Order: sequence, then C-alpha cells, then structure tokens
Amino acid sequence: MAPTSTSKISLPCGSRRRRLVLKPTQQGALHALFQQNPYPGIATRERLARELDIPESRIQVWFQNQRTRQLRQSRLGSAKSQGQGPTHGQEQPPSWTQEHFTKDGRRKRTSISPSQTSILLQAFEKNRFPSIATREHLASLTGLPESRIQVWFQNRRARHPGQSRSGPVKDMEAHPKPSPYVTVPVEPGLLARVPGVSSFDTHFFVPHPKGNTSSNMSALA
DNA sequence: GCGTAATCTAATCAACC
DNA sequence: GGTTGATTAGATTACGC
Repeated sequence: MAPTSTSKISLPCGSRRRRLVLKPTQQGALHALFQQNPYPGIATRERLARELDIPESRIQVWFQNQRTRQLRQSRLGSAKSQGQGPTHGQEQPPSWTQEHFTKDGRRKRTSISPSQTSILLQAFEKNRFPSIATREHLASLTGLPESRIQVWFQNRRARHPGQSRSGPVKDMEAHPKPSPYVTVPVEPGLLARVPGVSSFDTHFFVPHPKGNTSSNMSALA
C-alpha cells in the first residue's frame, strides 16, 4: 500500500508509551499461561502483573497481540495446507474460542464521578488523542488509572465522532480505505490552559478526513 | 529491517441508573 | 432501555534490538 505523503507525520517523542521489553522469564510465563487460557480475566491478569512485575494493562495488550499472532499463524498454516499436503496435528487450530475461557471475570466497571468526567471532557475537547504524558497527567488529576483513561477516550471518540457538525459522515467514499490517522500541528499555547493537556501534545492526532481535518482545528479557536 | 509493543477503530457485551 | 465502561478482532504504527 503506497503511503500517501500526508498520511503520517511522526509525532513528537512522548506521544506513545515507552515500549516495554519483556525479559525471557516474563515471556516464558506469559506464553505458559497463554497455552492454558488465551483470555485471562482481570484476576489472572492482576496476579500475573504482581508476579511478573508488569503493569496489568501491558499484560492485557500482550494477550491481545498474542491472540492475533496465534490466529494469523494458524490461518497461514491452514492456507498452506490447502495447497500443500495436510500437516498433521502439531498446529493448534484456533479451537480456543472465547466461549471456553470467559469464566474468569471482567474488570469491575469503573465508576467515573461527574467531576472526573468533567476533567476528561475538557481534555477531550482540546485533544481527542492524548499522548501518554497527557493520559498520565489526567490520571493523576482524576485519580483514575491511566489505562481506564485510555479506554475512556476510545469510547468517547467512538460515540462522539467529531463535533461532527451537522451533516452525516459522507464524503471520502471516494477513498474506500483512507489512512487511519493524520497528525495536525497545533500551537502549544492553545493547550496550556487545559488541565491535563501537556506540552507534549503539540500535534493533534486525528482520524483521517472522516469529517474534515481542518474543521477539527477550527474547533480549537 | 524485523519482531512486536502500542495504538487505533468498530462491534459487542454488560453494569448501572 | 439508554448510557457508558470493558473487551474483543483486526489493522496499523513505530520503537528496540
């Protein structure tokens, strides 16, 4: 896929969490548990977090990525075996579907107070894609875990697409598969007033013109 | 460069009012 | 039943080695 020239501008450092490098022992433990249950619930994830000294949110992400890897491999394997001779056993087809593993419960629903919501809303209005630094700042302001703030922003973006002016999302059908994000430079000063918006956020990381990128900017004014 | 952690969307489940 | 937090698959980005 040819990347369009405007599809991606690299963000200032600090926009993403620093990448975690797992130790071999941690990798081993995660793999072992994955064999038993690729869908660990919150209790298991928290126990692992304590035992391996890895944040629970990183364990959740590891399992997400690992399921993807596993599925991709098994599909690759079965695609090969269609053209080639069948490969007996060894390769576990994804027989581990979710139903078998949902016993271990979900995280308890986090209740977010009106005052916490108000802080998050203010930050959201200024930046729908907060950096890790901003999320952590918001976490300290609200007392909520950073991972819950990340989820809050995800849900919020999904349910409140843009201030999406009046019209329905319509254009861009000309480009069926737009690049998922573009970044838009923003004056740091505009953000300084907002609690929870750090100086890292000198770019707005916005979805590719579902609406209009420039109108997103005008929302700041 | 590769492998993979991090992030995203969209869809869905489920707790709480 | 509506709202909204939690989880999922899948696609993509970008960083550490």
